[in-house]
Amino acid sequence: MAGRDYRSSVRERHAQDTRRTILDAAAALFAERGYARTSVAAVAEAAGVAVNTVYTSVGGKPALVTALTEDGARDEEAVEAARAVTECADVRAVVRLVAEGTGSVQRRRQRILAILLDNRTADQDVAAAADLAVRATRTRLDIAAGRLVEIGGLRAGLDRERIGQILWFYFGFESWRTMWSFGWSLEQAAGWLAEQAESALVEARP
Amino acid sequence: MAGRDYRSSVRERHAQDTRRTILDAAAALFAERGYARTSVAAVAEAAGVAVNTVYTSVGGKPALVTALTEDGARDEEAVEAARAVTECADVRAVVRLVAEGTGSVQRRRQRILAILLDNRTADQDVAAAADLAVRATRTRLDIAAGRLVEIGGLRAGLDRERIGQILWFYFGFESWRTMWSFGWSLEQAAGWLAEQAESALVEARP
Amino acid sequence: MAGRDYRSSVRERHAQDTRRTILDAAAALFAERGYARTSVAAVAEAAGVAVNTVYTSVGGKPALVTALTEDGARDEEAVEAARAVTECADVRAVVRLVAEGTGSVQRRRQRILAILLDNRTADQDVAAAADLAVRATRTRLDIAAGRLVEIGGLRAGLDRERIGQILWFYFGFESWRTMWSFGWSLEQAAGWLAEQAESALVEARP
Amino acid sequence: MAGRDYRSSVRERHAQDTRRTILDAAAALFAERGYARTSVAAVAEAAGVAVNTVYTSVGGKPALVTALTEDGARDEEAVEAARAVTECADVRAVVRLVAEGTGSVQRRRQRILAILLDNRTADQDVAAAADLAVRATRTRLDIAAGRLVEIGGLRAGLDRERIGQILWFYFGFESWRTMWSFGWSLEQAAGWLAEQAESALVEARP
DNA sequence: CATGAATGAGAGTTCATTCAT
DNA sequence: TATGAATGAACTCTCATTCAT
Repeated sequence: MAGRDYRSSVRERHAQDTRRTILDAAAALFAERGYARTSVAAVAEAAGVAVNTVYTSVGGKPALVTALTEDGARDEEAVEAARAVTECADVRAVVRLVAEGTGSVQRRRQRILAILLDNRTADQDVAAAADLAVRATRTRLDIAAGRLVEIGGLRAGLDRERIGQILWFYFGFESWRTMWSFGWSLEQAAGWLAEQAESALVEARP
Repeated sequence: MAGRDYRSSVRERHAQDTRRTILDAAAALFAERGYARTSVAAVAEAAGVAVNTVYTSVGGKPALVTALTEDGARDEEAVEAARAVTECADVRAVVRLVAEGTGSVQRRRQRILAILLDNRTADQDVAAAADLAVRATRTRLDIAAGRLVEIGGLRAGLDRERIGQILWFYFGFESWRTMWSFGWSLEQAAGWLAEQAESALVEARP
Repeated sequence: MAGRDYRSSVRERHAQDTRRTILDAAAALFAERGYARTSVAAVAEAAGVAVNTVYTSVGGKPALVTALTEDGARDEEAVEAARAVTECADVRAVVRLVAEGTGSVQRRRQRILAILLDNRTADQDVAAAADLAVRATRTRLDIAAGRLVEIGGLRAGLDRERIGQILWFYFGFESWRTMWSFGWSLEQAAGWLAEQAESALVEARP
Repeated sequence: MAGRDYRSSVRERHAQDTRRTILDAAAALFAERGYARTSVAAVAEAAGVAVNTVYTSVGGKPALVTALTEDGARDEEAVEAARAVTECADVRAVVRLVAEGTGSVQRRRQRILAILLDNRTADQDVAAAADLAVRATRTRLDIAAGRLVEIGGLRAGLDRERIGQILWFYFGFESWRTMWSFGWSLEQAAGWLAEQAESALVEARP
């Protein structure tokens, strides 16, 4: 059994490489032509492997999306940002944190998020993955909304649900996508969105 | 328009009915299951006609989307709203007009716009139709941006392009979709968006 | 609507022809090469139609077997033979009737029965169709067994179940297949089997 | 036989175990789901080995059947029974011997015979193995038929070929399978079949 | 004008099998 | 010897589309 220890090194590493190549090719094609119009054969060709290697090393077509999604699922930055929010006692600072946190994460996951969002209707699995991503982010924003309520100093008439909606409006997926489509930098976008969100949420200073 | 007057024969009216039924069925299915996962056969069945009738009375699958799009293309309300903007001399009033105009139009065209946007990647024709719709609206917003520059009284550092972007951010397709997703009424949404856009664009009153 | 009456004659007849040709080709190939090793493409080619005409005019691969089976399902001869048995009051005559009835039916359905029996394990639908056929015949034989009990004059120790088994042994599918494999004629086989069954069932004449 | 004696090394014995495990798994799956619907991967999984081990230790998929068949090919009981027949001078005793001999062998080889018979059409190798088995048994029965002719005392009109057919009818594979399907014990079945065969072959006692 | 029948193209997937380790 | 990775070859089936009626 000597040859079966946990570091089958060469072979396993090679397999991981193959998988990576396939995933990259898939992401590129899904982004370029969309999920429905991208065939498994095309992915295989782009990755330079046989069609069925896609099946043996990743799984079917839906599995490609799933695997792509899981790549960045364990997003520690998002978790860290969420924690920072709960430790912050200033309303404006919370909004800035949210802006920077969501912006940074979504900048990084831009490609996969676009794939998920743009191909929701093409496949049930894609739709499920997209919903999952949306829900995760909205949940985090709702938590931030709760924190804002705790801190207080907001404009009148804003309950937690409403704040969550406003946060999603400004820091949700579509908002950031619009920013990137304008060609704004992360800092520029985060700054502008934070400013706008503040004016929507925080009581005007006397 | 000559052929579509009130003297259309019975057969022709019947044909128009068939076409209408098919388009409605298509819209419903595209909205529910997405373009890629909706087969022409399914549309035909939902409309209660033979598969080929879809071809003879509308055209192929892409033609369904095109036809659906043209349904509301001759949007006189949008034209009228655009004209009103050019005759208005008050910055805040212009923003309100834009809010009400875009909101009303997009409320009405909600379904088809969602289909267009959600199925961009599924088909080239859909993508083209979506781009057309986007471009038309952005163009109108850019005209409004020009009018705002003419009137003056805006915050410092805002050029025409930037204003156009901000208007698109607040009154573009995704913004309104987010509003509808929140369940806000047209008035509520238009009011809130206008307020936000004002604070982003207009110099704070002393 | 004149053209849509119940005798769309030409087109429909042509469609029926196509279907028949496909079914015949399928039966021949299934018999020759077996279900598993016969591809739909092969059936299509043998029938001289496009692959997908098989799908539109019959259904999938399992549907081919189902359709083939239903060809002779409405077997009036079997029903008639069963009725004759219930009206017969002589034990030996009943056995003869059963021999002739089953033999004639199975001679005629020889090909499809062989396909069903030989490809049970290849496909679930085939297995289901085979079971159905077996059950139908066994049920008829069990009814005949009941009749024999009613009439009486059988060897000691034979209950209805046992008689049903003996009838199935002599007049079941495998028995007849063995007969055909010997090259015996229907009359020869029916005569011999009846004689054997009699000696197994009927009390020896003093 | 040199390599298979009691001095086989540990490794070799281990290899034999693996092979045995694989063959058992294969037999179980072939019996349960049929040859065509059983994948090599399924066999490997059931045996708890890698797919390729099936290839290295047994051979391809057809080789599984072949190996299974050879398991009981060297059937000394059948040989012995055949010899006993040639030494027996009583017609009825011969029939009994044949009944007991074939029944016992086929009881033991029941599983593999069912696999062979039920999957004839699924694969050429299976068909060949099945034919081989059939031919072997028929040959033995034909020899017994010859012996019966030698002894004499049979019903009029029975030549050697006819007797061979009758023996095959009563003591062939399908006959015994039917017996097992009835749930009859070996003794019960052998007794009944022998009795029937006697009445078919032997001149009635005055 | 609307239809049923038929088609060609292509997709996803499974399978038996081999290679390098 | 046994293995995981990778492959090539089919196969079933769906779909958008056209033809003759």
